[in-house]
Formats: sequence, C-alpha cells, structure tokens
Amino acid sequence: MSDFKDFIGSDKGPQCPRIYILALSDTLNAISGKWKLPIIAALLRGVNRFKDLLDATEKITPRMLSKELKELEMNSIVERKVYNQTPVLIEYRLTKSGKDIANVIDSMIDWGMVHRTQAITKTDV
Amino acid sequence: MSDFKDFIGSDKGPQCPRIYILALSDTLNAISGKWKLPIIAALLRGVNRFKDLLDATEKITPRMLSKELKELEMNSIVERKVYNQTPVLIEYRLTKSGKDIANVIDSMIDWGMVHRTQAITKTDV
DNA sequence: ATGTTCGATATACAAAAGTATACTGATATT
DNA sequence: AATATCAGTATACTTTTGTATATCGAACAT
Repeated sequence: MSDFKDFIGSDKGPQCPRIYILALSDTLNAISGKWKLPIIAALLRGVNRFKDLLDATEKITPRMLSKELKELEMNSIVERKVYNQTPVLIEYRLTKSGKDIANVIDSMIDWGMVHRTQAITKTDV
Repeated sequence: MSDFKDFIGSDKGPQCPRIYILALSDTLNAISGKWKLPIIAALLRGVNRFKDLLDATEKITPRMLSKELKELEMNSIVERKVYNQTPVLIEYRLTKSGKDIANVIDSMIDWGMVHRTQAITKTDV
C-alpha cells in the first residue's frame, strides 16, 4: 500500500516516486469535472444506456454525456458495447477499474464527512 | 465507514444520502484544479512560506498561488499565520483536515497504480 | 409519407480556470 | 539615493470547460 505521507512528510526523506505522481493525476483526471462522478454513480446503479444516462443525470446535455463517455472510455473506465439489433442497442458498462473507483469515492466521502464536522463554521450547505 | 457501493449498487436499494453527496463534492472541490495537490504536497513536506511555495511549486505564478491559498484557507484546509516581524513573516500550515487529505491521496494513488497496470495499452506516460 | 425511437453530432456561445507580465508598499541594506 | 526582500495585487489575455438549441441517420410503426 502506497503511503504518500511517508514520501513527502519530511524535508530529507525520499522523494515521492514519479510513478505515484502520475497515478495520482490519472485518478484526479478520471473523476474531475462536473459530470464524471454523477455518470459513474449512475453506471454503478446499473444504468447503462445513453438515453437512460441522460435521464438519470439531471440537466446534462447529450453533447456533454457523449463527450464524457468518450473520455471515460479512452481512460478504460467505461466500455461501450454495440448490439446489432434494431433499433441498435448500445450499452455502457464500468470496467473492473471503473468499479474500483468506488473505493476512492468512499475515502473522499469519509474525509468530507469528518471535514464538515470539524469545519462547523462553513456557510455552504 | 461510509460505503458508496452499498447505496448505489442496486436499483432498489436505499438512495445515497444527500450528506454523502455533499461530502463527496466538498472533497472533489478541495483537490480539483491544476495546483491544489502540488501545493498540499509542498505544505506536507514542510514548505510554509509564500516565496518558498512559489519555488516549490514549479511554474505557478504568484497570482495563482495567492488565489489557491485563499481558497484552501476558506475551506479550512490551510491556516495563515502572520508574524509581525520585519520583514513580515507569513506562514501557511495545513490544518488537521488538511493533513488528513493524505488518506484520500493514498487511495487515489492506489487506484491509479492498479489502473495503470490494468490499462496496459495506455499511450500517455 | 409522416412520425417515433435510439444514439448521438453541429454550431454557436458563455463561463470558469489558468497564464503572462508588470507593479505595489513596507521595511531594511548598501 | 538606489537596491533588495517579502508578500502579494493589477490588468489583460488565452485556454478549457460547460451550455443552449437544433439537427442527423438508420430502422421501424402507423
């Protein structure tokens, strides 16, 4: 298990390996932006078709959904399957990696919950 | 411990509590953007002064550093201490919450490492 | 022939995020 | 008087991200 703190916790300690930095920015890119997490959440719930994702992801436009799905596919987080029926059926599914992002999401929720409790003076609710 | 999967893993299961969604977006906002993580990393290493953060964070401009530090301070991730010496000394330090973000970073590195191994065809290195 | 569904794309625009470059004011040093 | 340091700010710009609205093409259904 990587431990970021061990690498950057002291001035003279070992430098954080470059591969960790790359892994970190991969992850940040994978979930950054307005729509990535809502889409991943819908996919985790079992929503798999373009139309259904449009409905499940409130206020997203088809342009953005198309763009985000392409990015997720390029990043091997989502796979796109085409079934040659009529009308054509296309399914988007999370890959193993895609499903595993739930672990990152959990740690983010944990931090956010504790942080909200600690920062009691926060104004935005 | 929160478990996102438990809430969004099934069609008929309970909805993900709104507070979890808020906690999640708090966390995402706290670390999103080009400079937040590099700045937090420098602070974790013990770099505390504006000038030193400028040097430690490659290519950042004073305008961006100032802006980001203000945001981190508003989010109770960083605290700013003024020492009335001459010349004036100002120190930025991570709060407890700020230090705890290392846990999120670790889980992001973990995911990123495994994902890089799995997505062997990735072109960007 | 006209309309409907699915899975999108096209064009134009607005807003947010980030960059480049120069400058400020207070104090101290030479 | 000129110069340097610290901690920023000011102004103008470019790039990236997101929105709004309309439309496309294939395959049916009526």
